[in-house]
Amino acid sequence: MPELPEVETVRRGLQPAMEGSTILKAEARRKDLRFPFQKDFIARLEGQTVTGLGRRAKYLMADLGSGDVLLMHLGMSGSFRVLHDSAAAAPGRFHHPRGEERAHDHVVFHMSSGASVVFNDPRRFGYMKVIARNALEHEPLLKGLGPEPLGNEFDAAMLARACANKKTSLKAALLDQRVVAGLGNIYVCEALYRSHLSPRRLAATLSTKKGEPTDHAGRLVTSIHAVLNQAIRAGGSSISDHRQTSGELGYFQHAFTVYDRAGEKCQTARCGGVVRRFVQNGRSTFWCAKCQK
DNA sequence: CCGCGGGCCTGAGAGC
DNA sequence: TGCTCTCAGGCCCGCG
Repeated sequence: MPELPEVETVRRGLQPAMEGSTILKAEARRKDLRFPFQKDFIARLEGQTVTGLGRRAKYLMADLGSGDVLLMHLGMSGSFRVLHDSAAAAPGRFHHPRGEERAHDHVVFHMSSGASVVFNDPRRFGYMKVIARNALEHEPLLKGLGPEPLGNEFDAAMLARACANKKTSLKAALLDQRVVAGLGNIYVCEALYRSHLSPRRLAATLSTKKGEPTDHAGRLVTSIHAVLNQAIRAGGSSISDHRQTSGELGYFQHAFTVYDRAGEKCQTARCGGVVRRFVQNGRSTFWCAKCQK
């Protein structure tokens, strides 16, 4: 579910509740999510102050005073809720805020700020892992991640270079986190549409001729920047699971041009095409065959 | 090494 | 109402 804009929305929502605050108590309500929790998972969290909350690709990373980093991934259906309950901060008492527990509330952090941070994940494709900050570069989950699409290193030249030796479609290349890290099915479809590039095009045919109409890579980078920034401003896309940490829905789904819009008219002026769906590498691709080449 | 398909889970929605 | 089938913002793993 959550792609970069959703994860960034969650990060911004968690920041005031977690940054500068101490984890008084951590609860893991089952023994595993996607993977079993580490044996010392709880022990390495409790009593630690969160000194910063960052994001790398689709990972949230909480820096702890101990020198550890809490790595969190939302999988397909993960979400965080921040609940404020004065009773939660009362010494020795950590009853569930607002009384009601929802199904699939798997992890709870009781923060010294008085907030409870609750991780909910019906499908349990998400996971959490504590690793030492000085071992981050060796972490298998992060190793091999490509550049941040909103970072300075990500530009047309580097995208074209990363695609040059690929033997796959442009759609598959953009979903490959080694090429660029943070895009998922929705934003790849949307970015390809905006740049009028076919998802079927061979990735290796991406050219970058600055200032010319055939600057495919330049157009793509511009489209990726635009769609991600707009989606972040909208609080992400809520299709079924994604929520802002307040529980409020994101609303970028209303701005989709092709994703989940099969059968609808293409929105490009004077195109007259129709949005189609087909399956590519096991994932739905939505596009307009008339204006995406 | 690379690319692909299967599998991990639960729940929503369609069709019967 | 209920059953069966398909599909879903991701990504690890094993295979060829």
